[in-house]
Amino acid sequence: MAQPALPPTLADVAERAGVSRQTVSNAVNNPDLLRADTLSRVQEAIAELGYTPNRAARNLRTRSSQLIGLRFSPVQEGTANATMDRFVHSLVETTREAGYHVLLFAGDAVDPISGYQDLLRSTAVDAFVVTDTYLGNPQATWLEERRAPFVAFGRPWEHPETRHPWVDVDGAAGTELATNHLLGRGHRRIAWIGWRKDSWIGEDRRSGWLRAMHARDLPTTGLASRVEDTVASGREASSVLLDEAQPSAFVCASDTLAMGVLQTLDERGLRAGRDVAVVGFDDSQVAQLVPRGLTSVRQPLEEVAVHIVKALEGLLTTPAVVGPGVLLAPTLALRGST
Amino acid sequence: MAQPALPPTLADVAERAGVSRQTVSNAVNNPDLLRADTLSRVQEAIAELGYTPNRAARNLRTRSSQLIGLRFSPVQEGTANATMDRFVHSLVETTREAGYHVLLFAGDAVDPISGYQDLLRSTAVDAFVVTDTYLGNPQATWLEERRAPFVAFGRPWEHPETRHPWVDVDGAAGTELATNHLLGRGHRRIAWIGWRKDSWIGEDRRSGWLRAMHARDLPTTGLASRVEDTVASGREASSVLLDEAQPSAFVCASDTLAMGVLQTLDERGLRAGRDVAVVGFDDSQVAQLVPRGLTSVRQPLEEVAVHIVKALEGLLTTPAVVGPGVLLAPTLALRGST
DNA sequence: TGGTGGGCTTGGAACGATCAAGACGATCCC
DNA sequence: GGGATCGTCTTGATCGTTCCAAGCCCACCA
Repeated sequence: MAQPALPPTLADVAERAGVSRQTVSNAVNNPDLLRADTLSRVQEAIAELGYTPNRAARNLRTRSSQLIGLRFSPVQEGTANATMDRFVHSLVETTREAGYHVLLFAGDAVDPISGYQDLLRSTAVDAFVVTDTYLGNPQATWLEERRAPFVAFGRPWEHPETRHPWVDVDGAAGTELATNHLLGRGHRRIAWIGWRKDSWIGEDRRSGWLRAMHARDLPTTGLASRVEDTVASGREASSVLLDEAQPSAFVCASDTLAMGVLQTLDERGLRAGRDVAVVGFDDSQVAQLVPRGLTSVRQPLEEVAVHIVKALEGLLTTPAVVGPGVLLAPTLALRGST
Repeated sequence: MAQPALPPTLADVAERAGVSRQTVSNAVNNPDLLRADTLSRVQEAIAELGYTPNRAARNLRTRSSQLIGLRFSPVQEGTANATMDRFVHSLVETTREAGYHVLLFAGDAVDPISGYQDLLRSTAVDAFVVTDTYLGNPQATWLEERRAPFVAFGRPWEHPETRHPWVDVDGAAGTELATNHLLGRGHRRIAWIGWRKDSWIGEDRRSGWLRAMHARDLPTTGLASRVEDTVASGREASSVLLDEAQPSAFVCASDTLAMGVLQTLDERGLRAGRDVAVVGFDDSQVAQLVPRGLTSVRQPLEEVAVHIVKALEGLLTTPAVVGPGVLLAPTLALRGST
């Protein structure tokens, strides 16, 4: 049985075009260096043979792989957290335009470093995108110590003095936007359901609600609840708040929590939007598809990807260029729940 | 400024352990060939230096990259189609156990082949996983002609004679399961909302509903609707069916369509589960989180990934081993809508 | 003692690309 | 006219690994 023919190499093209290997290499990487007629002759040979540079050989020689590593953590069933997935789609698209591909690797839950370490030492990727920078996770620090090139999606909350590039979305601005939207609709008693206090992101989002309320001198005591990020928690918290503080609207730290609120309303025969307003966070598919829709803060993930790739390109030039952190403003997707 | 030190090479380890390069290589790849004391001495040196084989060099020599290519198509906003994402998570996890990584690449919408072609010719990936095998897409045929190793998630509907490995989920069995579930709950007039006739997957899923209904000699005429896969279409179709055929339950080809049904019920003041039963397909986050929940057919994507990786491993041994296609049975996730 | 065989180790070549340096002719300028 | 300069192309070396064939060493046996 015929083996699939080996792909053509630089030398094959060179022979066909009657030039040297290096000239073919230049035709591919530095066309400007060649005389026009030589270039076209080489390009013709390339086309005829269907030549594409062998990645492994190029990687070996240039010590770069054109790959960006991204740790892909397992989905959490029962939540609306699809930020990761939407982000990955944007990232793949953006890296393509920059000539990179995305390498996914699974994180060992116990030792999240190991995946990074292997890829780094085997020079399998040029850089990483680190997404889960919340709550003192060690990746960023670890990578920084090893001078590994990486860009974080998320601020260095705990170590603001660090010098690695990052891109993040202004959560506080998002919840402030949401709260102001509700204020504009006449709501005054607006409750907050967020995450436990040890979450930097949660506290950031909470601060936006606080800021908007305080700007109007509206009371907030008794109107806030901090729970885990599950639908059940959102349901319970909203139930308690409705009984004890009679809010007319809820701003939530996530769509998951907001779905819990919708569940409470459903149980009590209240209509979201008409009787009580609800705003979620992340603009998940759930927010988009639930009957009458859930108004939600939407992160500009496409934009995040663009800035991350820009930062990556800076990192990978020599000498490396490290810009300041980038903070992007989210938008509000309006739907039937407000 | 100190440059990051170059990672240690085989030669460094060899020198340190007082053996030759080849012996170190064997220690890594064929430990059985070494005498116990030599092996442990080499392993010690590897540990001390923190050596990891350079992937590019290994790839160049062995003509393999330990990478699996997967085309990652953009999300469709406004639908509940998250199958792809759940599948990717499973695939990353499973490939890791087999020593592979997943390379994501963006498809050119106009020319879906181009992405495959570049990666294939540059020997950047060892094999592909092809996911969108519906409706006569050319990838599978194209790859097969070029003898590119790949495994398809999805049956070769149009060319059942093809010999490439595939893994799929039995959609008909899923809708049959859903319909029988409804029959067991006493429903007799069960409607179908599916996709247009040119979708093989859609017709397959429809056939499961038909089969279950015919097995009980129940009528199906007037109870089926074929529309586009959008919430609005599901809403309209269910509205028309309710008026004209008075079904007590709906089986849908997707969660997206099912959400349309829920919307119709919401508008008419009907309660899903109590007044009219609804079953979706894909067990998306939306199905899990919508108030009272949406019963939905769940694809065993973890299992799909396992079989795909198994097939890949067969393909990548020499000589290649091609097993028969694998058809997996879905399950039913029961929730408040039935 | 010397030949034989098997287990373990060795150095050289190869994978296919890029880097560094040099060759060659034509051009320019004094 | 001679030397420097430029544009263009070529040659040899190199990246770090694995493959290959040969070499070493020691035990075994005649």
